[in-house]
Amino acid sequence: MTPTDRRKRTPAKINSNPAVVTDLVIFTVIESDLKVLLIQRDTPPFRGTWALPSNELRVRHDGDQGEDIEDAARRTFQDATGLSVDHCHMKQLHTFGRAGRDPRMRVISVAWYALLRPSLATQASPTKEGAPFQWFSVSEEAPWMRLAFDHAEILALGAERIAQTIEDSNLAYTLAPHIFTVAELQSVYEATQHRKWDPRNFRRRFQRMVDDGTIVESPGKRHRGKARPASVWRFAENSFVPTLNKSSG
Amino acid sequence: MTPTDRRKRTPAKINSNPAVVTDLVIFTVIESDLKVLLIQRDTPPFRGTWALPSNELRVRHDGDQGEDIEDAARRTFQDATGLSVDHCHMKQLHTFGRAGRDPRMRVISVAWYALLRPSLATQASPTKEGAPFQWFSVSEEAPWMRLAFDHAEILALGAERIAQTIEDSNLAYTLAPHIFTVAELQSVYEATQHRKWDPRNFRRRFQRMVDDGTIVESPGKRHRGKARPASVWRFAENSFVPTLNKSSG
DNA sequence: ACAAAAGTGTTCGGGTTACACCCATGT
DNA sequence: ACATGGGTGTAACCCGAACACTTTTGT
Repeated sequence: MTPTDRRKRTPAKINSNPAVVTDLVIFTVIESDLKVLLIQRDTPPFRGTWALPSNELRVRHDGDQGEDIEDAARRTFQDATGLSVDHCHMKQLHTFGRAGRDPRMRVISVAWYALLRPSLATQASPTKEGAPFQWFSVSEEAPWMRLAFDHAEILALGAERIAQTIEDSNLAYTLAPHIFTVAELQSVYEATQHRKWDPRNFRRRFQRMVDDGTIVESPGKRHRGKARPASVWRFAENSFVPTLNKSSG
Repeated sequence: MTPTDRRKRTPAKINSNPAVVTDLVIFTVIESDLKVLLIQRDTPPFRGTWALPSNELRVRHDGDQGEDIEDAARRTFQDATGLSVDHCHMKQLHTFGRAGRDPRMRVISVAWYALLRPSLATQASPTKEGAPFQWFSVSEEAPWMRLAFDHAEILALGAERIAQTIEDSNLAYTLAPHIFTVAELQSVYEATQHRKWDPRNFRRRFQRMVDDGTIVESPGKRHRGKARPASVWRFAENSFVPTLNKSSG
């Protein structure tokens, strides 16, 4: 904390502070495929290219100092999806601050990732009228090779992080339907972890979550085609985790 | 990225951007104890209290845009220790941006942790003449209950993160003497992980690092008091890892 | 001889991997 | 009967946890 003598070091110039934005990597799993929400830019620079949802941090220098950085992330989420951040897991990813990452001016981006249930994802739509948006497949690299700014780098880090997160937590519930079969949950793990699971090995992991009460069986069966019906399950509410947190999980 | 229309949203006001600083949690291990480098503030607010080393990000709005955020962290490290960041591991921790965390103005802090070999740590001294600094024990909570700003929170997160990092990587080499005994390396693990290791279990882990070439035996023996001499070891240079990186390890 | 620290082995439980076949249903 | 997807068991290996005694040296 050394802005003590800012006036001395930075020769009194209007706005010698950087802009601060929150960029969001909003993930969901649709049709066994990891998707990310992108919005098409309608202003330069990078007009017409796809970008992560983003907002500038609101700052006041009078009275209160504006919004917490977490609130800016929440707001960005709401602007991008039209949804409340409740029951959606969101966590800080990394802060990107390379000089020149925005050609217009100095911008520091605090990037977050969010995990959105598919049932909500299909309802998502930016609050800004007419903003073109789309869920892109993360594994088909085509579009995100050319994202605006350094967003491809941010997305890549998010995709890496989510794999680890799903591996060491129960957070898959944030990407699963409320009611699901074992195979459906397996496909969530496979999509987020960028790998295949053996069905027997996956069921052992699944069974552990049943044993410790994370997952409970749900009444009824799921019929698919002319095949044996599958049991259905749901996550126990008490296994849910705070929406926004900073722990290292 | 939406500073497109900043002028519309924030009623044209001088400096409506937040200040951005880099705060460093610089760790070392001295006498089997995890230490953190703190500097006593000589200006308000929190004049006289201990704080993490910090610097404001250098921003220009003409030509180049100033320094990368990583460079600001490096510079903060150099100012705080007088040392180059080479052979010292440094990684981004978290970005803290609560409104009001600095009473003077809106400040966003990008926090990093750094791991410094004890041999260098004892030579460390802020480049700023006469700045009071000290290595504080992290486990004796006394001082850091009253750190400036939210630095206690930052330090706590750093201490949590380092435990995990040492657990899943070879990064202990950044906190070990160049030449060390098994017991000495064990004490590095114990200090950083806030727990005790059984000597036999630790040696098994140690042996794995020997087997995969991370650690190699060093000629000679270490004599301590009237006891059996210990073999000495060193980390193989090729097990070193880039100084500054963003991967999730 | 004794004090001091170095060094050593085994058992158990749990997790991960790899791997191939039978079951229940609809048509 | 057959096609479809649901469901299952075992062996090998690695890892972490718990636990107590012998060895080598200096004095």
